[in-house]
Amino acid sequence: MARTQGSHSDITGPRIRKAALGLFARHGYAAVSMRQIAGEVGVQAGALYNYTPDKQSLLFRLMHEHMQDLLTALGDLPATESATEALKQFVGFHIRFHLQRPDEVFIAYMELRNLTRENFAEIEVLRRRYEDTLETILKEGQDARQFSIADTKIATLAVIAMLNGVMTWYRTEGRLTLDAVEGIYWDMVRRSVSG
Amino acid sequence: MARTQGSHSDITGPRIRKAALGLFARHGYAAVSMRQIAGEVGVQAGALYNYTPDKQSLLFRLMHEHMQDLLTALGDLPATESATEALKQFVGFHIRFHLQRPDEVFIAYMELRNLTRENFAEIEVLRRRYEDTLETILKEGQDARQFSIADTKIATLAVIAMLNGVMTWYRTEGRLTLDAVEGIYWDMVRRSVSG
DNA sequence: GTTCTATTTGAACGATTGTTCAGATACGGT
DNA sequence: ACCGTATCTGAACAATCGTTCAAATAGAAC
Repeated sequence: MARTQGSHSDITGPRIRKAALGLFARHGYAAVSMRQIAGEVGVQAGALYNYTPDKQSLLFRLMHEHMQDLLTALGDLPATESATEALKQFVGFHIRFHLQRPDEVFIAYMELRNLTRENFAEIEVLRRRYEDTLETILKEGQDARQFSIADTKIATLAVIAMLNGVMTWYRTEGRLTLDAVEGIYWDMVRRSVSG
Repeated sequence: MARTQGSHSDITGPRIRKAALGLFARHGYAAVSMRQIAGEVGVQAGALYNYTPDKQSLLFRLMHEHMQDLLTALGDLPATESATEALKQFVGFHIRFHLQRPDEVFIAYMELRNLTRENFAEIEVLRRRYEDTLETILKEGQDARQFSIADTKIATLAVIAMLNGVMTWYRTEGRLTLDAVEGIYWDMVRRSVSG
């Protein structure tokens, strides 16, 4: 029978992923060794293989879980009455969600090239799904004449790129509150899609 | 006496940097070995050390030369009469310059963490200088009441982030011409900083 | 054609890589 | 108290890493 108490299995697994997350984010997947991860957990390198078949799967799982969480949280947003409102909600959600998980976000787009082709394709599907949500909002706003957008596909990517920029500089202890940042970005996004 | 003809020195050096550039961009600095670079040049790994003291210097030189080129080209732009015109020029310049050098650009901001502290600090100075040029434009436009910006520092980073997004999707053989892309982005940037 | 030297080779270095696995360990169930 | 097994250790594997260097090579100068 599987142990239900006292087992290290339920503890070591998450700790390994947490350590890998931090190390991958800080030094990059290729620059981090399994021994470094093990060292951070306080375990020998061999023990990691009770929790992951290999290093690649460790990276993939981190990215996959992150994308799943992102899409789930996005789906949990309340319905809105107008595209403008939906866009505002999206901007706020994107900023807050991503600032809460800087390591996951960093990895999710810096380490794409270190995924195998199959794993990459799987992540790409999820990423595309997220982008499509935004593009749908922009299209609906365009149809309802709330927005004035030359190319919704480009606008989608431009907005996301702009919002992602926040992670390169935002620090909790900085001069701006999260609400202020959200307000400033919403202003810029709103104007960039309005006539 | 130094050889002036037939010497491989003047040829091998640039070829090494070109090979390293492509490989670093595609696979990442940490994932590329000196032997891979040498192989692409058609030379043994030991020969690389006639042209670079070590792998780190190879990366640093690529990034440093790129930043120097960027700042030089930026400085060569003609003077403008208004901040709006200056911003338009900046947007066009940024898009064109970066799309011409996808590998350099990719490395310049993906491999920052693989620089030693000293090398990182040196690149950071150049990057900051580039950003300051944009922020100055935004400030002047703000003072002249051409722009309406809540926070010029954030706006600077947001605009650059947005423009950088173009490199993740633009392909020469795609449906949009460079001029069209430039126009679309200029539209979005202009509106995002206007009242 | 000989000399000189810039350039490259090819082997070697110690260190580190991801991964495997037999044996030690420690805990839950009985 | 003993058993069974989930978990971990610690050593080993072959491969590869960045770097060094004596020896080989090849082109320029005379």
